Amino acid sequence: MPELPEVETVRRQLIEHVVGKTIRSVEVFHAKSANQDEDFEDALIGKTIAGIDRVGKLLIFSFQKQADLYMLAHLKMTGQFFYIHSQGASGGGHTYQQKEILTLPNLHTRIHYSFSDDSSLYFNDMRIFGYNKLVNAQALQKAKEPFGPEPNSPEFSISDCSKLLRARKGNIKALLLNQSIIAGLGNIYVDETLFKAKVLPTRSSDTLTTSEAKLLCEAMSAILKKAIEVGGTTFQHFKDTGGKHGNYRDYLQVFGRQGQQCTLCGTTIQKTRVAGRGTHFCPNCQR
DNA sequence: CGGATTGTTCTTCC
DNA sequence: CGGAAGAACAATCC
Repeated sequence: MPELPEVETVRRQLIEHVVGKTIRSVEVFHAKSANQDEDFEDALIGKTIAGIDRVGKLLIFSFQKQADLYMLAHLKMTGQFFYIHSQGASGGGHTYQQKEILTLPNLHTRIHYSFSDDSSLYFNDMRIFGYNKLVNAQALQKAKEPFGPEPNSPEFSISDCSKLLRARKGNIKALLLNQSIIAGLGNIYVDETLFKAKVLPTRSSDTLTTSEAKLLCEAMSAILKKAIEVGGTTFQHFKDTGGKHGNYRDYLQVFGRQGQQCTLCGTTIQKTRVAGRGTHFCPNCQR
């Protein structure tokens, strides 16, 4: 369940490992994970990765001297990128302790990218909802269009965020999950944000006071920032490009804590269903 | 075996 | 059109 902090963690590691590298070969093990049409491999061979951007939970690869070629990568629920240094390399550089437990490619490997320096990038995706998809500049623009502003982006102030929330109807949880309103939150961080702001997930957003809405926006910014700092949250599937889990799970206040005591007031954390999703909250702290 | 899990999109209905 | 609710996608866990 990668959300903004997990995707950002992966993006930063990919930049470190694969930007500037030239693709020597591509193997697609599962047709649904890449473009449906044939020439995915051909289009990528010989290309050098120029940069990796992110919009919400969507990763965007660009290539040197290719103004009309981009690769969109969405992890959806179980997508993972794993990077493996060249086999023969020894000496300098840190070794990955996970190397022993990570055998690649494996059952869930959908795509293997091999670089000219003998290193490899693997796209694993157990449930095959995610994808690596080549698009042209026009399709890239179209793919970016539906996304709303991102928390913590300089041009999205707390007061703009607050106004945006209060202008809408419907329960606040559904609103925060909607990527076209604000981009990046998923089920985990929505529940954590609502707890921190002391707002019930079922509250209709037009009933939020200005101070509640501002508190909500500040809470989401702080939580996302902290989560990026500690490498994201691993609840079930998330792993970074070295196979390591994220450490924000140690900070979770409500997600997955149903039946346990609220860290603030001791009330039992409840789990219900809101906006079609498992929803965790403290019935005492959140109003 | 049934049900729950989740990010996103799509459909249906009001 | 906005919003709610459910389905679909896929595989795995309990």
